[in-house]
Amino acid sequence: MKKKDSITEQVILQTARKIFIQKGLAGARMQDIADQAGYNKALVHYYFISKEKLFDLVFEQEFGNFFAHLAGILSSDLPLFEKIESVVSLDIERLSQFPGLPNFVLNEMSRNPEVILKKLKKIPVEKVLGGFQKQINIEVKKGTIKKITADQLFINIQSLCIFPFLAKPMIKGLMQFDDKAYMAMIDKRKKEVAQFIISAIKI
Amino acid sequence: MKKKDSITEQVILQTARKIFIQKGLAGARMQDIADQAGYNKALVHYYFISKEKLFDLVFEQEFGNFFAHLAGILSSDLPLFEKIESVVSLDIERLSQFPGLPNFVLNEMSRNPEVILKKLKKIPVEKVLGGFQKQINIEVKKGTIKKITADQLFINIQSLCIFPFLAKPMIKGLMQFDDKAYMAMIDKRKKEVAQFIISAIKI
DNA sequence: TATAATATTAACCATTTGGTTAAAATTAAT
DNA sequence: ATTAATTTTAACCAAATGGTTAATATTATA
Repeated sequence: MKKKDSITEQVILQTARKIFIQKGLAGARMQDIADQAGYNKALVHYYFISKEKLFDLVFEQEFGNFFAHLAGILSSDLPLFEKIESVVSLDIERLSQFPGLPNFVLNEMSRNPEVILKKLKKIPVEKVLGGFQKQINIEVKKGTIKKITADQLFINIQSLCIFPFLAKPMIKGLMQFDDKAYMAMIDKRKKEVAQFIISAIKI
Repeated sequence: MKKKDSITEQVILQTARKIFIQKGLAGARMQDIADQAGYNKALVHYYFISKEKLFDLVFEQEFGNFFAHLAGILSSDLPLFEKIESVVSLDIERLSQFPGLPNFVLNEMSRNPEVILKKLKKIPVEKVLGGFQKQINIEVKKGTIKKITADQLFINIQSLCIFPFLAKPMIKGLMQFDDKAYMAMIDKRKKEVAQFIISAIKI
């Protein structure tokens, strides 16, 4: 027998990952995955059975990754403002590396909401957001920030971080940015967005 | 001959609009469009020739609509803060009516960026954003707001307005909102987002 | 080396899907 | 009413696509 953790399997999976993120579930072709991986289409089925199964695997990995990262920072014991800076900066940096990821996740999420509900139950979202809410409440009581719910603040942070990646082609078109100008804009945001948020809630 | 503005044509177009927005280009089926419109598939081709052509038509309409609206407010002579309130409130209200629209536009935009460039050249984006920048500069000089580019402010506004709609299934899942709770959250944002932005830039 | 398990391929199949065609139905014009 | 144009349909086609199968190649093990 060959090694159990077939490198072929990994090559196929990573290729599938790339193509699914690029084209979504409906747009991806098993043939393309096989071709670009450098193997036969039957082999893709041999390892992953069906397109759906393969897709689910990719999705789960990407999705899990995305949140493990966030939860880590939100659950840390950093002071609020530093936490915001940290989330924003790491978020944008991570998204710079995988610009197609938000589109992929959100897109397939609106296509298949049930799947997410399952995945989400594996993650202690309530605890994470609950802890974040407590930290906010303390700051509100101290009078350092305005009253705001953790939910709304969290949504605001993610909006400001993620949206510019989702809207990349839109923004490039609207503002006549080339790739360099776009990246420069994103880079600026690593600092400015955190300040923007902090200014918004600071008293 | 029948009337030139066939009602059938409109029924098919609106059905196509619904399905394309729901499922995207690759996910939509001509058969479904025909069925749900209540006609034969051949008739869809009779009026709109091909799937691509039909899609382009839908896309152009939705896209044009989206921006005509924005440009109107941005070009108005409202004071800056009122303008922000106005954009946010009307934006969120409009998106509440067509929740699938941002996903549709952004999604197909990342799939086919060239098309957008054409569409965008019909809209005087530079003028609109240029005028907005001037207004901002005046306020900056007056010392009423912090220094910020029109680009970044515009992106921030759109991020905060649009993202919660793009991420609806994600948010519902993460925060365990039912539809009612989700809508309540959105409703809150109509007021809070504008205040959030104004607080962020106000000195 | 012989054997059994695994990995890989080429060829094939059934279904789906966008698109076509030719005929039938409907409507407007003479 | 007859004709001509337009609208609508049923049946069909070719290409694409997800998936299967059976044979071949490779590798580990006894």
